Amino acid sequence: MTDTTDTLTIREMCDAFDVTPRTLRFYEAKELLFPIRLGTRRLFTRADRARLTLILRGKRFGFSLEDIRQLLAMYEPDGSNLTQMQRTFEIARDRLAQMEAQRAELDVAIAELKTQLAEGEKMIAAFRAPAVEQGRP
Amino acid sequence: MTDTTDTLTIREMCDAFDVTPRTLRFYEAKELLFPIRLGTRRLFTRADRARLTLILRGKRFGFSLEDIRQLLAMYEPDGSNLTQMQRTFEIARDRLAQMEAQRAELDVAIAELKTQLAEGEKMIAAFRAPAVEQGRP
DNA sequence: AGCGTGCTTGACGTTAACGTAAATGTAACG
DNA sequence: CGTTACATTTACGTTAACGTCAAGCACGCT
Repeated sequence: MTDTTDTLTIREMCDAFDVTPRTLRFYEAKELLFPIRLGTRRLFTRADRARLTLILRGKRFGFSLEDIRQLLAMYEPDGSNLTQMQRTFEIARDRLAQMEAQRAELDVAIAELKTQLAEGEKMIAAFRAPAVEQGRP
Repeated sequence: MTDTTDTLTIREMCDAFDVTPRTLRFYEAKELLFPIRLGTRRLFTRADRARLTLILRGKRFGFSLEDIRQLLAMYEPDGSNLTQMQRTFEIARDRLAQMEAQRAELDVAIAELKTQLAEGEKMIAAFRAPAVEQGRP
């Protein structure tokens, strides 16, 4: 039977999540992960895998590791602390607002850049055309 | 008559563009600006103002200072070098592609985060409700 | 001369999220 | 027991775009 120890070595964990060992140790140092130790080696439990999933998702959302650490910390107490969960949502909503603002800025920048490019194309076309006033032999 | 020297001191330049002296010196060190010197002091010419305008615009577009330096450098030769201008547009188009990709990712992240929030609200509502199975006295 | 103000040049500090290298350990294989 | 193959800790390096002193000119005014 396949070794269903339910814990992964650092290498297995890295392969499973496509991160480097340095990253996992870093996350542990930052108190984002808490692998158990077998002697000196780390063993990542199911809980660690769940946390890492959340961490990577948080990163995609653009949260900083420190934000993520705080959010994860709030899920631990007992899972039913209303005010803490609401705080969690506050943070998430703030982040959402930031992201939407960022999107708005990005839209503006994209639009501007597009018009700049369009104007530029005209200039190039003008330069490339053998100068209207010269044609007509 | 107002002193129409047409050159600005570093302070005037800072006030005009809302940047710090450090920033202007930094840009000069990075060869993005080339103020003339009156003794030891810097004097920013009209050309510097034009360049700074472009620099700040570039930053809004998300270009790095190094990108901007290269772009600015290409405008200098004589202003009619076709291949260099095309290179400029290449860079701009690449950046545009990056920005649109970023926007797409942001859209996904926003959508995800929104659903997470929505689900979370449900959970909170569930917790807040005095447990359905308990009612009905 | 002395003072205040503004400008100058270094040069080190900052932040985030790891990368990278060095020295050491240890577990298993043959 | 020696080698191979990972693991571990420690600690300095990296990148971008400035911030933040520190020490010292340079000018005009009094």
